[in-house]
Amino acid sequence: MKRVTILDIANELNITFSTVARALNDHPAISEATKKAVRETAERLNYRQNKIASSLRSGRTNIIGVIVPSLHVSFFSSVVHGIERVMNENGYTTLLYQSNESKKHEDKGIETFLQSRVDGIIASITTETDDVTAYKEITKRNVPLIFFDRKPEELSVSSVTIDDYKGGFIATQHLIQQGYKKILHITAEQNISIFKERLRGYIDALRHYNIPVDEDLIIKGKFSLDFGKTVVKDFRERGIGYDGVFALEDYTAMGVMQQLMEYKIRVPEEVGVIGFANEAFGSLVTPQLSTIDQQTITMGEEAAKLFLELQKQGKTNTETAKKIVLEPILQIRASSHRSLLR
Amino acid sequence: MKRVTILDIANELNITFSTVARALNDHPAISEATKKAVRETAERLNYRQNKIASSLRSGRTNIIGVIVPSLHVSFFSSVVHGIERVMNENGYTTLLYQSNESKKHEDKGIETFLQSRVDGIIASITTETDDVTAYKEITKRNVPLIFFDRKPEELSVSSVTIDDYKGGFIATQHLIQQGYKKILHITAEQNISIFKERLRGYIDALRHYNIPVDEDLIIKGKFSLDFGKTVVKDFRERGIGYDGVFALEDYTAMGVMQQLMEYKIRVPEEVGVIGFANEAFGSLVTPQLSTIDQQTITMGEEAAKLFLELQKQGKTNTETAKKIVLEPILQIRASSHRSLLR
DNA sequence: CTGAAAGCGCTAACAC
DNA sequence: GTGTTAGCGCTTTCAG
Repeated sequence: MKRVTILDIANELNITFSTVARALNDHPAISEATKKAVRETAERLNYRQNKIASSLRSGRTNIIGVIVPSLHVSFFSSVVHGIERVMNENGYTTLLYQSNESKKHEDKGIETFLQSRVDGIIASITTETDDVTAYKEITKRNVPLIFFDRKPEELSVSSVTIDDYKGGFIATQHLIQQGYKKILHITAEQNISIFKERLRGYIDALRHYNIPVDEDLIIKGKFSLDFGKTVVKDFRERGIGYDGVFALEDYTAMGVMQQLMEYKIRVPEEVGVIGFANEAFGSLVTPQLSTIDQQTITMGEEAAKLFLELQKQGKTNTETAKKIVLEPILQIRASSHRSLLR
Repeated sequence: MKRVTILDIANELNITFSTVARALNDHPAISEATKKAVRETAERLNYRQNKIASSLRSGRTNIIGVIVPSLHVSFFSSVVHGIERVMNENGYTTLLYQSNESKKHEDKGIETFLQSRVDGIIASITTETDDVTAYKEITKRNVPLIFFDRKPEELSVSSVTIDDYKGGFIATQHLIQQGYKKILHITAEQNISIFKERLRGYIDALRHYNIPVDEDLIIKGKFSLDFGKTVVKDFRERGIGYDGVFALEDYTAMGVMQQLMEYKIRVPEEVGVIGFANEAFGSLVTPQLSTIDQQTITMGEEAAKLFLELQKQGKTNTETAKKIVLEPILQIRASSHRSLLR
């Protein structure tokens, strides 16, 4: 089956292919009559524009690349939803790449996007990302780059995050207000700013309520459901007591809950647990998991809008790094809701 | 910053750009010395191949488009993982499109992929997909098309599914063997073959164990967590008893469990529940949800391999629709495991 | 309002 | 082993 091009349409109508091109692109200098005729024959011949050719010539692909650690994590797939919504409305296609928390894959994703000449890249870095040369390459080529949630500290580009400090603060404050006195915080071993901010919020909340900060209650590790379990096991073995846990993200918090239940320790009666990110499973488990909502859809939409702005101004982000900070929302559920039980 | 092309490299080295092109593509007729020199200057000049130009000329994009209802559903994101694994290994990039269970979006996804001249499309249809003209357009253009899981009945193209009939059979059989006598089945109102197969498996399992098939126990609806809840509410209102529920997929099963718990009906003691698809949350909830595993990773890998096969043979799928059917795996968890309690 | 012509950056047949 | 040449199907000046 021969591919039909604008030349075929032109021949049908005895006009030139450039007129056809203009008609299809709704160029103002083409008469309605011609446009109509062109559109009709295009339809009849089952014409489909060749985006490749169009992109080669125009230099724009109308594709935006999004790099996320994993789409399994509902936080990321929700943000992607937000991005897609705005992008679709504005005639862009969104290309997704999963780095699987591997720097090697992340680099490959960036490389692929650069070669595919995407019009912009929106990313959230992996936990492995220690140097940012690959990302610098993006800005060097004047390709708009926007980070959301996890961003590297060294790079001055536009980003959308929530106020992670405040998130850490209100999560800890909530536990304190529920009467929990000795609160663990599980954080990441990596140097990712958002996790450090959550930790800072935790510390300041304790201080604010005159609770001594105990370094032994701050656990660093490779966060995951299993790590949450490990922490609970370790503390039992070492015979250290506690009555509250604030984990840097929900899967770790879930691991904590599971291991506590394994030990027949009641949540929230004996130990209160709160996570971070408002993962989809949190409202399905028993007890339901308290968490901090990150306004995922808004986050994605704002990231997309940030890109559109840069695009419109024809600016690259290096000049005007705009940082949008959203409000964290405390999502109180059963796992930390002791007061209701009394 | 000027983009560097193969011409720039050629000028640096005083050779022609076609030699450069061949060197970069590792063409056998180029001397190692030249290749080395080319690669080095390419590196030095920070050259990146323009895939757009390459695709326009060669007619291949090395991109495969994947259309799924939603990446929030871990079944789909797992299959995508499998697809990506095989595709990455074979030098393909995977483009993802979410239809959000909307035929309109699905059509737009197909259109976008066609215009982008992807080398193939792997899809799972929406619950709304009633006619398949859009998909027919794909095969008409000789673009390889492969379905996984949800496929339309009318179209004869390659596909990967599990044996849904058997899945329905063993799920029901399991409930029967656990001693449940009056088993509901929640199925879809839409005409999607895999769901009809699961229903057929349910019916045959009952017959096999000489349990009368009661039409009133087969509920059709728009499956979702909420629909699961609704079903439980309805049965209570109508005062109809039952002691087992087999839902067509896990979210619906979860809704059933939640509403049962709301009514203080114990699972699995009083009512046994089993879902389908082995969603990620199933092992996190209490009680853990029994389900049928669909070998998601394998399913994705097989779909990808099917594409590679078609590609290699230069065939379109219409001639040789190859249907791969995987084995469903019964995943027994607490929600249906009554025998352990005795 | 429409046509003519150039060229985006590469691949691939054909030379030598 | 390397050079020459002709496009892929569009967009986009420049003419008229």
